Amino acid sequence: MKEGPDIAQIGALIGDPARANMLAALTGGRALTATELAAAGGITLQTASTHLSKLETGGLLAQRKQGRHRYFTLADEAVARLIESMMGLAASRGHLRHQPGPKDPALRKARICYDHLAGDFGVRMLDSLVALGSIDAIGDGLAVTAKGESDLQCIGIDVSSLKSSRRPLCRSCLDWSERRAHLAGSLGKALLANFMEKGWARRMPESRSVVFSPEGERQFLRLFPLEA
Amino acid sequence: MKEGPDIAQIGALIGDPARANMLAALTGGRALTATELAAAGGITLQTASTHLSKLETGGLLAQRKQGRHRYFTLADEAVARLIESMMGLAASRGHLRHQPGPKDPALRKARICYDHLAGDFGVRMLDSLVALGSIDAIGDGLAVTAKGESDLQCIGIDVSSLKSSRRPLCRSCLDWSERRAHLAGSLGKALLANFMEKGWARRMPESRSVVFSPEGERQFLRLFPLEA
DNA sequence: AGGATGCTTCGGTTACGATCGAAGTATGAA
DNA sequence: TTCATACTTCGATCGTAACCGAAGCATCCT
Repeated sequence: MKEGPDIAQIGALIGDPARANMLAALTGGRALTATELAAAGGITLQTASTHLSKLETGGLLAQRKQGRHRYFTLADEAVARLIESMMGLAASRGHLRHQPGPKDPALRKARICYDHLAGDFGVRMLDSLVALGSIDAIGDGLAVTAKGESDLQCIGIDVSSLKSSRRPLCRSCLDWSERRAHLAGSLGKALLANFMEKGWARRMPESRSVVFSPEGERQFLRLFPLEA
Repeated sequence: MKEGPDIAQIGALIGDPARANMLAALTGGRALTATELAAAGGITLQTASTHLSKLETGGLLAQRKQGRHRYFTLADEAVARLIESMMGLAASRGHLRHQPGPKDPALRKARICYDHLAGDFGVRMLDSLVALGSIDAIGDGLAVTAKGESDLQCIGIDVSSLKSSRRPLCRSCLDWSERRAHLAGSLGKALLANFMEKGWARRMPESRSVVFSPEGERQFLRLFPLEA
């Protein structure tokens, strides 16, 4: 009966609340130090250290030393996707750590998901790109159309250069707050980076939420209308 | 820092070896009794009973009573996908329960993945359908073409009736042995069912492997050539 | 009715791992 | 060099949950 890979090891790694909180914090995409992750997990530095080494030997985390700091990130996008999909499942089963509170709205509106935009704004952007004919949606799959390629060029994104990377250009990622898909992949990353370069949006420290400037929000809503 | 859904609960449920083995056994798609699952988990019936009730209240399993038996299945396809994607991640990180042994080949060649065909044959079938122009592949997404709809009709599969179901017609599912995609969704299920009806293939008891009859294998290879 | 099978609940044991205090190592700053 | 910061390792405690034996229900068969 012992066939195939052992999912229990990975499950157990994610199954500890402290570790789960650290992983969730890393879904924010930035590299975090052991001390920051200890705070995220609500534990002391010593305990966090042992957790982090377990996560790393388990292949879920990558680290790089920089001076006397040690920065941790999720090992790769596959891990990020797993975490997000578990969040989706957990949300649909009602496993919530807290009731939806007054602090939530900012997070539901726009937040970081590993390296791209999620939340209401993320979902709206993808819907709009599909409605505008910039992206073809077939089943779960997404592909940039010829029209989309030129549209994106106008915004300042060179799709052809993104294509050369090994990472998939488009990916749909299920949103746990909206329960609908938003845009991931290298294009999703490039779009968010583009917004931040232009000063339309910026990340809040210590949180996954992304806030748009009044002007940035106007431009965003103009660029991605709800009904094409 | 406590934002979003709690992945630790789900992780912990999957993180116990006995429970993980039971879940993996259910990836085979058939409904299993508590006694069978106890054997799959390598534990006594009493212990299995408590595990199963935890898995059920956690939303990962569904059960239905039938006489004095209690049949368990994975709660829905989302759970099946999560388990499979964890297997993929575990395989890529080298978390194996055993070295690839002589008993493996049958499993790698053709096996059940929830309700559709996986393994070498599953991957080949999807590749072939794409090469033949029966299925369009865009990114991760799959869609049946007009040509595909008539091709499948010839085999004895009515695509239009499948479309009416709420479940997605095509889905790509990552194979942990091949590390490539095979066909899931209602079409994937229908195709496997079709092969079994025709007597081309049958499931082995107590295992996830699917064996083709000599004639069935000939027909399968003819129907799904490698290079179109 | 009596007996067998499938499963659950209870009680008590046991083992594993999460936790932190304290001490040890590495890197940078003064 | 000396001190401070960032982190790891050691050692010991403690809680939780996995586990099984035994007993209790429920369902089916004869």
